Amino acid sequence: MTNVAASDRPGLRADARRNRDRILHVAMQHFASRGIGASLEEIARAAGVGPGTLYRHFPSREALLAACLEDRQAELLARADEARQIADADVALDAWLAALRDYLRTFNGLPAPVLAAIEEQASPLATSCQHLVSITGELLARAQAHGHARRSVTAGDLFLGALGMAWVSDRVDAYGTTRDALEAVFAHGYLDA
Amino acid sequence: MTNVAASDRPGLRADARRNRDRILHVAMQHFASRGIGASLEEIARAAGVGPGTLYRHFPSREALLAACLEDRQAELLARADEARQIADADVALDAWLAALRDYLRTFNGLPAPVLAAIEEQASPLATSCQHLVSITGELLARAQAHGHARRSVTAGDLFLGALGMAWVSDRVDAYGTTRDALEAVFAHGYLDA
DNA sequence: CGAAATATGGAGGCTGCCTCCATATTCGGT
DNA sequence: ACCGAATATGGAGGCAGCCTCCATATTTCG
Repeated sequence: MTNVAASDRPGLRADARRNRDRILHVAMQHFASRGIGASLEEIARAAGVGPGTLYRHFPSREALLAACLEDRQAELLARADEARQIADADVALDAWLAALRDYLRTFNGLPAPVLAAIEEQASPLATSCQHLVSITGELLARAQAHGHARRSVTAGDLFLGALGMAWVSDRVDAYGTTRDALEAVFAHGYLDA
Repeated sequence: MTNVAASDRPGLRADARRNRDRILHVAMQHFASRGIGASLEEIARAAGVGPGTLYRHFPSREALLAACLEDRQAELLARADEARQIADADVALDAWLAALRDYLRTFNGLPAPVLAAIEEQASPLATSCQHLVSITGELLARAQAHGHARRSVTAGDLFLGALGMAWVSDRVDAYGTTRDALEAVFAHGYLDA
């Protein structure tokens, strides 16, 4: 994978680069273990850095989050390309949605900022988010033209649906079901044709 | 509607009842306008009451929320009964899901605590939440037996799906779609039969 | 009316967010 | 190898929200 550790970052002083990397490294751990709500102060502390330093490098939680997700996003885009290679349009769409789900599961609670991102163009997640919607639209269009996707469905519907399912999917056990079952419902509906 | 203002509350001193009502009243306004994350301190202040008093009456945000939702829950249960009266099992299920959606839209962000409720049996929302799942199961079973609901779907699937759609539905506009379209996708899937 | 029971509110401890700036570190030119 | 300019640091401090505790106030009832 690409080197998220931005060790290759020009125009940054050596100490700055070092600190940035340490923050990023610690942040990934914390986001992974405590979800996207992890305390930024605690991350700074664990990285052996003052809060000011953290905020200098990453002005907002979203910025830090986006940086932490860079690798995963690259991976996701790679899987988008793989999906594009698949001949069967339906299978391709499925592959993409599966990739999207995996991505959204990177950190607990990730669906929320992604959902919010599109509204605020300021967010560092926003452009990537728009990109994800457009990929969804692309593969959906193909599945509508050459596969079995419904014509009435839009990219927004599909993306939002995927977000909703991802958001909910942490609790599938408590509700006596499984991720797969839930996804199947979303794919085929709860009603017969 | 039933009197959520618990003015009829035995064993409470007159001033206590008065304060409880004021808190509840203000809380409903604040939750409605700012979502379920509204500041409890601010609610207390607006109710002309100290924070301690608020916490004495409602030990947690969830407790306050649950109290604020009492009326809406009664309404929801009434609509469940209406749904049960409907002869067509599919239509009945639809009516119930529509009622559920309306309920979940009472306050911005309500889906989150409802989703969480089932895990923590301590939550004041938990029992009501279980009840909602069981109603969903009941109407789903009927639609499976006498209507066109898929046999493979479970009550948990349906409830979680509804939660996910409700959670996401605030942003439908930003994603260039509509609540109805999204719900249709959930009902029928994005794939053709 | 007064004592016992009950309720109050606000001070205060805690955590998290974020900003600012005196001080420390690095860098590039000599 | 050194020094001044440019850059980065960290931690103090201001703010807001959560929640608890208890000296004081209000109500109730005999």
